[in-house]
Amino acid sequence: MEPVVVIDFETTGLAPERGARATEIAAVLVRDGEVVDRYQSLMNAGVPVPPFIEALTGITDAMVRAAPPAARVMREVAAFVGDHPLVAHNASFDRRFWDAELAHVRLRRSRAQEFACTMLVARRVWPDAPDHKLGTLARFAGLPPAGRAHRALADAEVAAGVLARLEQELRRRYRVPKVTHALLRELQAASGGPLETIFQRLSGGRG
DNA sequence: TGCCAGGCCCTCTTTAGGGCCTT
Repeated sequence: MEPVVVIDFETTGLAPERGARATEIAAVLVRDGEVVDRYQSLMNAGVPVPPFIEALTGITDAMVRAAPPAARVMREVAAFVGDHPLVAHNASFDRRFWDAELAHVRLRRSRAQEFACTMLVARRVWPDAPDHKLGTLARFAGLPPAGRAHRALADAEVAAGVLARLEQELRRRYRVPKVTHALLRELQAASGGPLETIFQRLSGGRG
């Protein structure tokens, strides 16, 4: 696959539309299935961290208050990402926070690249996994234990590992010569049915 | 410990409802 960036947000809630803000972001650059560069930072958006979130993530209000301003962090991570295609686990969540936090920064440049979603692809490739939570998929794929779950860098690295396993599985099982970011997006957007059928419909010689 | 929203998926569906997944 071409180089892609896997990102993960920790936030104060689920919905930026209801005022939730990011507390931490990590981005890992993946090349040939390996993480070759990393960006990670807590970020201070000036909102309190709810107790439930402190318990879930271990990110405290004090940690966020001591963190760099969200605007600075978003500028830095946007520069790190550049024009690389983006990947996240349950990408609809991270995509909404990515766009919302960049809107707060008022960066002139709008997001040019699309997100691919490891959760949606995993549902197609591993329909029989116990569930499709990130941690479950990591164990299902035989990935080594990572750092603390629900911290941005650990989760981004795990998602990068799941992405690599998905790529291996697509190549092995369906003899896909080249798994691209665009192919992942086609897979996650294709209507249901067996993956073999989806490939036949998509391919015309690709697989 | 969980609610919020949104997108996807499945089914006892499509004139709908509910589960999953993210924090």
